Amino acid sequence: MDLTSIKAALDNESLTNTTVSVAGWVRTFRNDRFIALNDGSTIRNLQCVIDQEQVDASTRGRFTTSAAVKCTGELVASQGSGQRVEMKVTTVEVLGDSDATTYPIQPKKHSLEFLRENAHLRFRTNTYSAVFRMRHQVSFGIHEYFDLNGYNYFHAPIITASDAEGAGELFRVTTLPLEKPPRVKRSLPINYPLFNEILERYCDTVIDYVKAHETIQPQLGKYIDKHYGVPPDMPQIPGDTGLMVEYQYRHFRDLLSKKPDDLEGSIADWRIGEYIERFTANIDINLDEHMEDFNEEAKFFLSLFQRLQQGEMGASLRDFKQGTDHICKQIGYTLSKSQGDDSMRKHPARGAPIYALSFFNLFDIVQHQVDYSGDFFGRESRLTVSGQLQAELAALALGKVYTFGPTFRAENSNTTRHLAEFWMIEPECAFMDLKGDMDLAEGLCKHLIARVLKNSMDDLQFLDARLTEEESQKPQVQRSEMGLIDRLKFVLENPFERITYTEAIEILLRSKPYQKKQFQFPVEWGIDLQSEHERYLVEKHFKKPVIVTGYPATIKAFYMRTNAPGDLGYSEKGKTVAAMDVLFPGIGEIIGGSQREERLDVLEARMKEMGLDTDELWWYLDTRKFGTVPHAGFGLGLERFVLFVTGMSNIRDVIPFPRTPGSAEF
RNA sequence: UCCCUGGUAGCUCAGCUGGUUAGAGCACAUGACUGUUAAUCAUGGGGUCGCUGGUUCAAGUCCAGCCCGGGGAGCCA
Repeated sequence: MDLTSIKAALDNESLTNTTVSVAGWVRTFRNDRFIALNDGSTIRNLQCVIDQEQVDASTRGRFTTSAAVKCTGELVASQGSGQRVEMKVTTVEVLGDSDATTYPIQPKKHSLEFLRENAHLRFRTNTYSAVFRMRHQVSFGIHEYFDLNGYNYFHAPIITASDAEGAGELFRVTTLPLEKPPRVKRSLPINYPLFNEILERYCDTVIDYVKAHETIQPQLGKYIDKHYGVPPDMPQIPGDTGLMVEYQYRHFRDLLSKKPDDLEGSIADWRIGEYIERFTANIDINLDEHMEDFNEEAKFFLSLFQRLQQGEMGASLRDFKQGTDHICKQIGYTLSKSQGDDSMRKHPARGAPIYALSFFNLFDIVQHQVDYSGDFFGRESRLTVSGQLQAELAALALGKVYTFGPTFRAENSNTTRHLAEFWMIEPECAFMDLKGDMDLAEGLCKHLIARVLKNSMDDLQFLDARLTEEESQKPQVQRSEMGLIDRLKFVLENPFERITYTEAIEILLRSKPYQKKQFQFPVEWGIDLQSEHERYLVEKHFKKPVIVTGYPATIKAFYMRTNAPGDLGYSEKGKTVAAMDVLFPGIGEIIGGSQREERLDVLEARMKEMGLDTDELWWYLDTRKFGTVPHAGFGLGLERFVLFVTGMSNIRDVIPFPRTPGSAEF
C-alpha cells in the first residue's frame, strides 16, 4: 500500500491539490458525510469527506468508531473552519470493521481508570497516543544526549545473582519446581534457647488465639492449611526443633476439631488484637484496659525480632532478614500509633499472638531453606533492581557509560509513582565528582525538555489543554500556577536550585508549616526527608526543581562516598555522604545519584558497618584495588520523567502495560 | 503493608433518615438531515445495585468479612 501519513497530509503543503491515500481508524463519523480519521502519526485527524452518491448506505454504516478505513482522494482546502485541508474522497475501503455495540471506547471523554482497564485499546485515544509519542521522544532523546556527550550505551544484565545491592525486594528467577523445591540437607545453626523461650511463653497464647479465631472465622481452617499446615512430604527434622513443628501443627489441628463450646475460658486470656472489637459485642472486654498489656508484649516482641535481626538466630538468610525487618517495622508502627499522637486515628493493635505466629512463620523459613545448587544458575538468582554496580565496572574502563533498560522491584508499593517493572537510565562516569554529577543530571533533564518542546508541540498543546481542564475541577488552592508548556519552559530556562541536606533541614525548621505544626512528621537533622518535606521545598519554597546533596550516611546506600571536611555537603552535625536527589514538582524524587566511594578501606569499613557481605561483592571491590578513581552516576526513572513532561499524574498511564502488585493483565 | 474513600445501565453519576415498578446524561439501535467539528432532532432497547453472610415484616440503603478501583503514606526511580 502506498500510503501518505496523516501528519504529512496535513502539514506538507506540497501535497495539497494532489491525490493521496491514507489509512487509519475512524474517530467520529458526522452527518453521514465526514470521517475524522486518525493514523497515529499525529494527534490531529484528517477530515475525509464522502460523496454520498458514490458511497452506498450500507458502507456508510460501517464507518463506526475505530473501524479501520483506507481513503483515497484529493487533498483540498477545507470549506469548514476546523482544519486547513481535508480529503475529497474518491474511493473508500473498510479494512476492518469495529462493532459499535461492543467496542468499549466511545467518542467521548473517558475516565483514566476505565481506560487503564482497557489498556489494549487506550492507545486509540488522544491522551494516550500523545503520551506514547512523547515517551518515544524522551527515550530517543536520552540516547541522543548521552551519545552527544561521549557516553557508551551499556547493557547491564537483567538477571543477577548478587543480593547485596540493597535496593528493595527482588523477584526470583528459578527453574526449580515451586511445588516441591529441593531443601538444604544440613541442619542450620539455630539458637534453640531462643526458640524455646518463645515456645514456652507464647505457644498457649497462639493456640488460644486460633481457638477464638475459629469461632468467628470459619475460613481459618483454610488459612491455616495454607500458611501453617505441614505438607505431607515434610522432611523429618531432627531433635527438638522437629518436635516443635509437630507440636505446633498438632495443636492447630486439635483446635480445629473442637466445638465452640469447648473454647469457653480461653478467651479470657486474650490480648488486644485487631479482632478484639468484634468480640466486645459478645464478650465483655474493654479495649483500653488491655492497652498497657499489649504495649508490653509488642515491645517484648520488637526486642526479640531485633535480636534475631542481629544474627542471634545464627542463620544469615536473606528472606529471614527481610521477614524480621518487616515485623520490626510493623511492631514499631503499631506501637507509635497506639501511643499518643492524637492527630492520627488509633491503630487497631495487633495482639502478641499475631507476632508469635509471625515468629513461627520465620522459623518455617529457616527450616525449609531451599537448596539452589541445582537451580539453573547453580545459585539463587533474581531480576535486577539496578545496573549500577555493573555500570561502574564498565565506567572504570570505558570512562563514560549509561544503561537504559527494564528494572524490577517486588516491593508491595501502591502509589501513583511506583511500578514493579519500569525503565531506568543509569549513567556512570569516571573522573567525575558530585558537582559533575549534578551538571550531568540537570543537563539531561533540560535536553529532554528542549526536545519535546521542539518535536511534540501538537501533543503538548493537547495535554496542556487537558491538564488545564482537569485543574479547573480542582479547588483553587490545589491548582498549579502554570500550564504544562509554561512549566516546561520555566524548568528549561531556570537553573535548578542546589542545596545541601543540612540547609534543607534549616529551611524546613524556619518554614511556616513547621512552625504551625502542620507537618505530620518531625523535622530534625538525621531524619530522612518525608514526601511532605520534599513537596514543601520544591512546590512552596523554591518553586522549581531542587537538587539536595550531602545526606546523612545512615539513610543512604553503602556505595556512596563518605564526606570529609571541605567536601560538598559535609556537616559537623554528623557523617554525610556525597548523595544527590533531584526533586521535581508534583513527582518528588526523579533522580537519585551519588559520587561513589572509591577508597577501598572506607568502602569495606562501611559495608561491614551496614552488615553486608564483602566476599559476595568481591568483583565490585576489585575495581577499588586496581586503579581506583573518583567516579559518579545516578538513576533516572524514565516513567517519572514522562509523567513530568506529559503532565499526567499516575505512572500507570505513561507505560504501555503497567505491572503493579496484583496486576499484570495484558 | 498502613490510613482515607469508592463499587448502581456499555461509560459518567443521582438515589435523603431502610418502604411500591431503581433514575438522568452520554453511548448503542432505528428513522430524519448536502458542510459537520464530541453534529443535531425523534423513537426505542438496556440493570443479579461488587461478592458472601447477617439484622429486619421489608435492604441499593444498616452490620460483618472478602474482592476490586481511586487518593495518601512508607519503600524508592
